[in-house]
Amino acid sequence: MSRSTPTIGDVANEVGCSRATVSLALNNRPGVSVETRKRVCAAAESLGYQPNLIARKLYYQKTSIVGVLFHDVSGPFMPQVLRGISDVATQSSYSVLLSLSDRRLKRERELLELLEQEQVDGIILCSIAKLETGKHLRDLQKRTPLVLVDRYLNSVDADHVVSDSESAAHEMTAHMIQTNHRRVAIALTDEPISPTRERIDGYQRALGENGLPYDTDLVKAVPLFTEANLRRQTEQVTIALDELMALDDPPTCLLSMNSDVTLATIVWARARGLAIPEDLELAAFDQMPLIDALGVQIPGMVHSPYEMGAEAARLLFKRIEGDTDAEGKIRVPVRSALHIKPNLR
Amino acid sequence: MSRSTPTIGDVANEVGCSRATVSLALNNRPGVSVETRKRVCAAAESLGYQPNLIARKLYYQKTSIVGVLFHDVSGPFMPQVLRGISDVATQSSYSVLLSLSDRRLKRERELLELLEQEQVDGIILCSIAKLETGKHLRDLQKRTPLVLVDRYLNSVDADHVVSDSESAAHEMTAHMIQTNHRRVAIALTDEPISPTRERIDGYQRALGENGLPYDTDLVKAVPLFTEANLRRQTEQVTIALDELMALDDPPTCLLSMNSDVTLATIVWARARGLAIPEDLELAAFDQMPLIDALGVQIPGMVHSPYEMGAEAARLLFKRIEGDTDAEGKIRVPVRSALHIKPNLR
DNA sequence: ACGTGGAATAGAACCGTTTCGAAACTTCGC
DNA sequence: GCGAAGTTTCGAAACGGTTCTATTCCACGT
Repeated sequence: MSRSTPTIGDVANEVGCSRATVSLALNNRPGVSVETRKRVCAAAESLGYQPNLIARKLYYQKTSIVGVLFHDVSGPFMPQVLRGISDVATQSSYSVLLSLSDRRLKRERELLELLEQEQVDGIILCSIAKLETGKHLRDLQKRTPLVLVDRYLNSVDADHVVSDSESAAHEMTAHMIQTNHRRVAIALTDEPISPTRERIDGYQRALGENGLPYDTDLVKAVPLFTEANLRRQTEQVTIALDELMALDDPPTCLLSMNSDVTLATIVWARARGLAIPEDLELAAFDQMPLIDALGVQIPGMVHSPYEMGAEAARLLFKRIEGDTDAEGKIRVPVRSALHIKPNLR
Repeated sequence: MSRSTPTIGDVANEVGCSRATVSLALNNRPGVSVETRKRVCAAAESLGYQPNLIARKLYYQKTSIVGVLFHDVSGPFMPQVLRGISDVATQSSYSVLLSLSDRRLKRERELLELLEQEQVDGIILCSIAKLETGKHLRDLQKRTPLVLVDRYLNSVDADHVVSDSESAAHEMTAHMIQTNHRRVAIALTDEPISPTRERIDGYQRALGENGLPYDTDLVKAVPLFTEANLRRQTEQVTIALDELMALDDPPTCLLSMNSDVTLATIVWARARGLAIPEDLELAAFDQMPLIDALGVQIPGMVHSPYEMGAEAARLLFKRIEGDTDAEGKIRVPVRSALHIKPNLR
């Protein structure tokens, strides 16, 4: 007839003492005789007592849970971010409540509200904040410690951990110019998110430093790839690339936004009979580790998603502990892998 | 000096009624006059009241949280499983508490205990249970609804959702034999996990049906790839493949365990100057979607990880709701993509 | 006019834990 | 042998919600 799970009261009955004493004993607090402490521990053991964390959370007004919101965790990047977060959380005795918004704004809002109601101690938003009006985020920030990963908003002064996209774009562009390219095209998301803005900045800076003009014909907006619309999005990349090559003075070099666009470009080049890098040099803002193993490589920059996740978690925990001095705008450096020779066959 | 977050008591004070009435009103329970209900809602709104789910959980002895434990969420497979779980959980108003064990048994145990203490309503274990002695899992199962994904244990009669690996192996082997292969090699994990056992079973069945002998020289154990030891593991695959080809009667065909081994095999074949499929036909137990886009394809079987995650969650929620009749051993069919021609350049 | 029934509200208990203040018991010195 | 000081234990309150039961109040029928 034993109840589902024994409570601290059951242990107290067993030992013949009060619940207060049991609590003190099990938490190694002073003020309990060694004799009693032993009896309590023995009883707890024999009953298979497990503390109910929910009750504890209620009393302490602290859940030791972080809410983590992703659009999705596919691809080479996001799983690493998640691992970074998870590892640091585990080290710091936090649990991770994970939500996937699937890029749907409505769900995103609902999930954020739910996380708040779950009384999470803080929230990490990965690649979110696209359509969040800023106000929404600002309100949330007042109530809960918040760290953005991968993107930030100009309109909200929020903590964030991002790749140093400006430097990355600058380095790639400068490298291309140094290897005698004069017409460097760049493919960017059509969304006005922070990495996109930074990449344009870095690109422009490198052009300016080398006395080259900023030609908007060479800046192409391409869509973000979603599982549902792969075909249409590949199509749009194809169109953009065809337009680039149809220019009077076509580019000799393309900086690709992400691995989806890189793949689409390789496929497109094959279909058009163009050789990479002979006809068009290609470099990527993020390298594709999985492809590496195949021996297929593209020069580009490599990010540190694991570190970004870990840094985000570390920052969040500092904020939760009340540290208001910690630097809240973290830029994780991006490593160059521009020396790599593309190897497509 | 408003307190951090308003409670139901604050709302009650504002309206001038009891906390009981506020609770009834906000939860749309009968027994509250329309007049009062309106006043309560208005007060809750103006105070920015958000219910504290922790308190509710404590009373109901139900958290509406599922614990989900992965080794890791990288690669093409696990993220989809997670999405399936997450989507169904969201639909059913459950939250997901995610833990990553990083393939460390000690951490796995700790995390499981933590999940229990967090009072999760049920647990989904993905690819776990390798070294779990069975007893451990059997105990856990008594206390909490539990669903395994991707693997099961013969020694524990636990609910699980797995790919139909036996059929997959049978279909692949039979297909190879039908296309005139007589020496079909198979690379499998060295761990005695259920998909491995099933694959051997399916492989043997197909051989038997076609009157071919089961030659253990053709069955090669290769290690699971972990991020830390890629080089050594690739090396071991290389050795195993060299051994295969050094046989008096070498195989003309290899069934590859997973995408890591498939990649390693491709790299190995290149290094040895062997053409695929001319010198060695290659087929994979799981296709690599990411590589697809590159135009690099290998015939094989395609799994439904999203469906597996979704099924696991659906099953778990049924169990949580007390449904003991539901079928607990779910085999998700595997689709053939054996007609695909390998395209490696 | 008075009991009756129904609706609206209030009060108290409960969920499992921690902590505060008080009470009980021990030990010691004088 | 008794007060002081220290140790050990206990009861009660708190955390924020829900629900059960009791109470109040009003309208209605007889």
